[in-house]
Amino acid sequence: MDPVACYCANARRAALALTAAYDEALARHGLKVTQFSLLRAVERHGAPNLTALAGATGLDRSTLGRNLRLLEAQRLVTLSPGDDQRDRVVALSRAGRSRVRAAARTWAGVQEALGRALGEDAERLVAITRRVTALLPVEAA
Amino acid sequence: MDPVACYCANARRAALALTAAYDEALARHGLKVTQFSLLRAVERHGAPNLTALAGATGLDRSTLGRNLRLLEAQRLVTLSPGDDQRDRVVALSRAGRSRVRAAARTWAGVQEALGRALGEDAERLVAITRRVTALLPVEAA
DNA sequence: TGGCGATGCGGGTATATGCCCGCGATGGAT
DNA sequence: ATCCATCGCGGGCATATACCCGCATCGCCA
Repeated sequence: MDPVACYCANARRAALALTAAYDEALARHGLKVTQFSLLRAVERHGAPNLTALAGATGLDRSTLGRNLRLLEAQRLVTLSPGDDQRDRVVALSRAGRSRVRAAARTWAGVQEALGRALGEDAERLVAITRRVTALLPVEAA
Repeated sequence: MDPVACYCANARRAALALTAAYDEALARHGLKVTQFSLLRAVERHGAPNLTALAGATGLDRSTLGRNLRLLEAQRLVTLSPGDDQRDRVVALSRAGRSRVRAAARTWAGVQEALGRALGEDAERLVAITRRVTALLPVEAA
């Protein structure tokens, strides 16, 4: 049926499909799923600086910086200088927190629907993608 | 451990990690894994036109057009007008075919290493990502 | 056969992503 | 106290991705 079971191509395509689905649902909150995820990451880690947050999210530091500036323009996060003048400390604004709370309800609905549709594969999806993520940076080292 | 088992965020991160790994391996062929996958898709489908290829790959048509123009600049594919003057028919050039053949050996090495590292999860990864991909466009309809 | 809806595509705009380079701030070694 | 290696970051460049709009072409139908 398929001579090309490329792990990467399949993962990319599934990620794009999931992204489109979540994006559509989150659109009424003015957020894309990438932005929602980033806001959640900031909420969880309250990043001391961009490099640390980059490590936590697996994103490139410069990517992170640009994405955060878009959220800053929406007044959802603040980027302030830290004690170390080199750092930029990231934090959710009040508006950011309430936006995340509102969007999280929509997000949970999508999660739930997908979880029902996928059954046991839902947990497997999370387990395997995490395993892949954890495995690969090690390969590079 | 993790209050946020977002299917999308996990899938995106795994896809990025996989992309980085394949990209690094394919770099010596002057290809990114997205380009390699696209060349393979053209080879498989011998696309009648961009819209059909977009449907086959799950990519947006305009994305596909731009990506193909980069490959055209490398003389790896040709974009020629079809009988229907609206169509742009895509085909691999001779250089494209040989580039794909060479890169495919490197690709197979990465596949094999990942398959060994992941064990049974490798097949599950493919099965589940395909299921997700197949499921989601239907949700939208 | 003339016209209009449908189709295929490119380009504009916006976001996401990563690499590399250079600049400025730090901090430890001398 | 000075100086250099290190660290954190922004910006430039390239690619990937998607949406929308407008243009050209087609095909069908009256």
